[in-house]
Amino acid sequence: MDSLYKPQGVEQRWQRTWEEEGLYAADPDPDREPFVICIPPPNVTGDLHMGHALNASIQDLLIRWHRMRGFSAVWQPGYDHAGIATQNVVEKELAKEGLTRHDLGREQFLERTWAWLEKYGGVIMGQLRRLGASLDYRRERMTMDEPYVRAVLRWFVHLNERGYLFRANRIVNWCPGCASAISDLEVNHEETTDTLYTVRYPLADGPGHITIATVRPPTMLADVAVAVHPGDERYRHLVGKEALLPIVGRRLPIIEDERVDPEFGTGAVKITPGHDPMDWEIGRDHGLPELTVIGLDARMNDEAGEFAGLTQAEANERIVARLESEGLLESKEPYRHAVAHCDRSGDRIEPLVSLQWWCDMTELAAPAIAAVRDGRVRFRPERYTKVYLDWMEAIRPWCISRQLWWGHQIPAWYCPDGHTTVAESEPEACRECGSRELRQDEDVLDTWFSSALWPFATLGWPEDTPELHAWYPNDVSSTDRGIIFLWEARMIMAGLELMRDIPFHTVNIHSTINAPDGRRMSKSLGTGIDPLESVDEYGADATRYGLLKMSSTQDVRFSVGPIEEGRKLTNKLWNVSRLILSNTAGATPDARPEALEETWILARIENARAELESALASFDFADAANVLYHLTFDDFCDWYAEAIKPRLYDGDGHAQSTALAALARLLALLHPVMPHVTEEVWSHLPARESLLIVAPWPAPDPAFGSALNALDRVQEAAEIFRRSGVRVPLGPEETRIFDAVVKPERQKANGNAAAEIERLRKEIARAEGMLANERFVQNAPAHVVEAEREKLERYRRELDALSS
RNA sequence: GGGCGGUUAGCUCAGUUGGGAGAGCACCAGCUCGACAAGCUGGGGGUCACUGGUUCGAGCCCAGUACCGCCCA
Repeated sequence: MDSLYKPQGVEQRWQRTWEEEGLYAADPDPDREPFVICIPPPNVTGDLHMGHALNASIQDLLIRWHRMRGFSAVWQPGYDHAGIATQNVVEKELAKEGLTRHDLGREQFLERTWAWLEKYGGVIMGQLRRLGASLDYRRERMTMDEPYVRAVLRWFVHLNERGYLFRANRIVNWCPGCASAISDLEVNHEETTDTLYTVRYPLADGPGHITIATVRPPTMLADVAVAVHPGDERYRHLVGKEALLPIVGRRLPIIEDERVDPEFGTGAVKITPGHDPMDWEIGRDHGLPELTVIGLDARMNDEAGEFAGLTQAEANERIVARLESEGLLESKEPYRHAVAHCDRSGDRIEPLVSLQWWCDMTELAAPAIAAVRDGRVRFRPERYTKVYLDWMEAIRPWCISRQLWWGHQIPAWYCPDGHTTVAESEPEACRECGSRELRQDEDVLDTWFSSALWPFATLGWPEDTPELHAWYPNDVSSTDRGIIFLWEARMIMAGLELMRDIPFHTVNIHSTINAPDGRRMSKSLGTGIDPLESVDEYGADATRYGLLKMSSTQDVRFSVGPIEEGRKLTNKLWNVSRLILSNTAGATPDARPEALEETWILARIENARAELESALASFDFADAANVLYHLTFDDFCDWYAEAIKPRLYDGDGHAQSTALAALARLLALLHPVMPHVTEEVWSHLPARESLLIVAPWPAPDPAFGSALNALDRVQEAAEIFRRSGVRVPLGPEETRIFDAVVKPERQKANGNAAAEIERLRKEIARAEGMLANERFVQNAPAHVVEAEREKLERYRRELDALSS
């Protein structure tokens, strides 16, 4: 064994062994309790980023821990097809050849997409292997796989039969960049500076005008009304009259509606149901028509008359100039407000009316709300419960159709008479009129519509498979807070609707890892850091440890510090193992503690096991890493290993077998976080019965529990000696340990007795001061006062030892 | 506008029911000791964002303020 632990090579060797020997694999097993996690399906075109790496470290920690505890642990891998993202990539490829998808046609485009994925997609599973992620890679699924497609179609038909689906012209978030509608959850509101124009609309009959404010003059061509707040005295006399739309000349009724904000602009607003979500609702309630002047390409359409074909910026310029020349523009000033942008492309969202499929969510949400309220599904950290419930309780219809080709084509067929037939496979004839001239809806379903089924569609649903019986519900779903609504909520709804049961009992929301400067970590910002670079440099174990260690807060600033700490931990473990292994030839592990340091270390390990399990049970992974670090460095290496060293050199057989047993226990506790180095050391242990990955998790042992503080006096004496050069008297057994660990003969007298005496005098003064305070002695709990007295006595004892 | 999280050492962060301010890194000093210099030992370094309150006692509890980040509308 080398004196420096080199993870490169070791790690990939074990990864191959574990996978090839089928130790990642799980099959339904009636004799063992399952523990099941589905990996949040990454984008099939994506590659590993820090968020994936942290989440994988968490999930693998849980999986390996349960596997060692004897569970049938299964971690389900896979991808989602990422409709918009994948289509974009392939379209860009085509563009290089001067082609569009329309040049190829739908069928050829899809063939091309599959070919592209074959070549460049799906790399993340390979990257996860390099982290040591023990997914059952045989079971990889993708949301466009043939069996999965059937699940999605069944889901659509099911929702349709339940009456939750409808197809309607409504205002949608249109992303010009993606050339598709997207859901409310896929838009971000960003503070944007626009210009607020104040425009006079002349009254239709008689003199005068009403002044409205707008940031988007081009949409005025689609105005159908002017509205004011009902309580607004300024406009009461105008309600019921009509205004004349400038340029166009259309008569616009002046109406009143409570949704108008009297504080905005002049208090009078134009109503444009075709291009504004709130106006659409107002228009609907007042029976107003919908006009559309902006097309799906974000340019002015034919309805825009003389402005047709212009970009909005061009139209804006001309319309404003026209208003100005007609004396109708009262003012223009900068205006900051939140504007919807596409989460993916960053394009400004174009709200416009179009024909889409929608899913009404209210009835799906009700049982999913109940499941979280009554604790069947729990969020970690708990505060996300409220985030989930707040959104679910105000849930709105979900726009599920996308104007893409890559995805699950909507299983709805239309006949020339306008009837709709929804079916899992192509129907022969229209269900209503029998027409055979059927045309399938060209759109595809939102990717999240299919990933909502992930916890059971990956297990074979709608087929009745052994996996489905054995592994549904899953146990934990671990993810970033950004997809609580997009994914977690929808899985809970879909699971309860189709499986009649929750999909998992715990949702773990992990930290979001930001760039070191606190900005979002992203490739496009240039702030991304590749986790595989960290694996190359520090090793997968160190990377896993570091990510877990730094993930104690809601947002983390990435730093290599914790990963370097992880590397030191692997090296420390490696070297202390070398010490033990090279001085225990012929011995076998046997935990029968006799010497003080032996009962002590076994108690410390046992205590750390309990602390570790408690941290894991509460999903506090940074704390878990911390427990392991201090157990290894402070207890095992600094004290236990030093204490037994002379005995090991003397060939003390008892010390040897106990040391091997203690090391084995330490390795087991560390394995779920640092699987490779622990497996490598384990492979050098004598008398092992299996690989560590499937070795039993250390069982609680009350015999090891009583000596937790057995070395307190020695440790205090060491501290004083190192600071002052003065030895506090100890018993013979304690002295043996003290001599072994502190090595006083080597200690140069750099200790400062005077400073130590000064320190103790200060402590004594402090404790005396507290105890002299009658109100403290009277009011503080007895045990606090007593502890203070004991400390005072100890300081006095120590001072005596130093002064003599 | 509503909600959530945060502010502790130069940096990244711990800090359990209120009871002597901690860790890792960085810095300084001393150590080749038969596991480890990616090591060991010691040390310096903090107005716990601010203001007020409760308490014998507040980093922690209460009220308010400022700033940073996120989510929802």
